[in-house]
Amino acid sequence: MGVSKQQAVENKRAIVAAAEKLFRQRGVAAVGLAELTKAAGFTQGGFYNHFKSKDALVDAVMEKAMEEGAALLTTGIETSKAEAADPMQRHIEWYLSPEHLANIEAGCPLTAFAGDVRRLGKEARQAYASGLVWNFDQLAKMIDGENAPEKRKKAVALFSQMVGALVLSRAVTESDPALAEEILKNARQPLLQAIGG
Amino acid sequence: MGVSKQQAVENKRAIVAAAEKLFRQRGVAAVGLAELTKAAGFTQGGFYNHFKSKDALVDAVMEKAMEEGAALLTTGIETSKAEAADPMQRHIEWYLSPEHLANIEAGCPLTAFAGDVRRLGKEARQAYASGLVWNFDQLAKMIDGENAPEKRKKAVALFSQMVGALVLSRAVTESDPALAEEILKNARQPLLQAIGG
DNA sequence: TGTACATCAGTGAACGCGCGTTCACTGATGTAC
DNA sequence: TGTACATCAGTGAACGCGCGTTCACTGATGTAC
Repeated sequence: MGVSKQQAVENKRAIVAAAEKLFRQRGVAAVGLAELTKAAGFTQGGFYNHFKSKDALVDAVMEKAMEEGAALLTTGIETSKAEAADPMQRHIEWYLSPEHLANIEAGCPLTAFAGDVRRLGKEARQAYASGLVWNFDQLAKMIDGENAPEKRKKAVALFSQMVGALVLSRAVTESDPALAEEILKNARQPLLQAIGG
Repeated sequence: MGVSKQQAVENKRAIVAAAEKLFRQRGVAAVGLAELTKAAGFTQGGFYNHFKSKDALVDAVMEKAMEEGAALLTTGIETSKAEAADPMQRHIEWYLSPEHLANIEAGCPLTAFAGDVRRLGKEARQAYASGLVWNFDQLAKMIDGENAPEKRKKAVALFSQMVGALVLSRAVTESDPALAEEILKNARQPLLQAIGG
C-alpha cells in the first residue's frame, strides 16, 4: 500500500531472516508462506514481489546462512587471536557447548541444515556443499600437521565428530537431556586432546 | 473386500515396511498416506484399520527401525567373530563405506532419522533415544579401555564421528560426489587408527 | 517549488491441489449351529 | 459336514484444511514537467 524503496528492501531482508529462523527450527517443508510473511510483518500475497517462488527463497536463505556461518568462524578466530587463546580449542568448546546445542536458530548452518539439505533444490544443495568445502579449508589452516593432505584429513575427521555429536545431541535433547549433555561432554574431551597432541 | 486374518497381518507389515523405506528416503512429512498405502498394495481408506493415525505409524516405524539397527550391529559382530576379524574395525569400515552411504533405506537408523527425529512425536523420539543408548552400550563393550567410563567416552566420540561423517557425506553426495567420498575416506582412517592404538 | 501521473510493494480473496481423516458400503473370511 | 450369519479388512468418495501461487486492486512513493 505504498512503501518506500528502502522499506521494500528492508522487508525482503525481514522475510529471509524470519525464514532462516523458522526453517532451522522446524524444517523447510513444515513452514508455510503465510506464517513466514506474517513473521516478517506483512501478508502472504506480497511475498511474490520479492521472490519467484518458495524455492527461490530457500536458495537465498541457504546462501545467507552459509555467509553467517563463515562469519561465525572468522570472527571466532580473530577474537581468539586478540585474547591470545588457541582458536581451534575455542572453536571446539563453543561448537560443543550447551549454548550452541540450544541455539539452532543461529548456530552452525552446516549442522542445522544437515538433515534437510538432501531434499532441497539444486542451488540450495550447492550452496551447502560450497559452505562445507570452505569450512574444511578454514579448519585445515588452523590445524598442526606435516603437510596439507594430512591437515585436510584431520580437519575432515575433526569436523565430522563435531557435527555428529551436535546432531545426535540435538536429536535426543528433548526426550533425554542428560544423554544430550553427555554426548557433548564425551565428544569434547577427545577432540581437545587430539588437537593438543 | 474380504481378506484372511493372516493377509491382514501381512498387509500391516507391508505398510510399516513401505513407510520405513519412504520415510528414510524423503522424510516423514513429505510422504502422504495415499502414496504409502499404494506402495503397500492397497488403498488409502484401509490404513485406519491398522493404525489410529499417521503418528501411530511413525511410532511403529521408528521402533522397527531401531530393532533392525540393533540386529545390524549384533549380526555384524557375530560374523566378525566367525571370521576371526576385529568386530570394531569391520563395523567402522562398513559404516563409512560407499555402500552404506548409498543405502539410506536400510542402513543405520540413527543416522537416517537424525534430521527428522526432533520434529516427530514423543514416542518416536523416545524410541530413537533408547536406540542410541543401546548403540553406545554395545560399542563400549567392543572397545579397549582401562575402565567402563573410559570405554563409554571413547564409544560416544567414535560413534559421533561415524554419524557426522555419514550425515555430511549424504548431505553433499548429489551436488559433490567426490567430496562425499573424500569425507568417508578421511574420517575412516583416523577412526581405524584410534581403535588400533 | 508545485502539480499530475506512473510505479510497484503490499492487500486480501481466490485458485487448484494434496494432505490426514471419516464414512457408508462391499464381500470373502471365520464362526455358530 | 453343510448352511446362515456376523465380522471386519479393504474400497473409494468425501470432508475440512492449509499449502504454494495468482490476481485485481490500493495508495503512498518517486518522477516528470
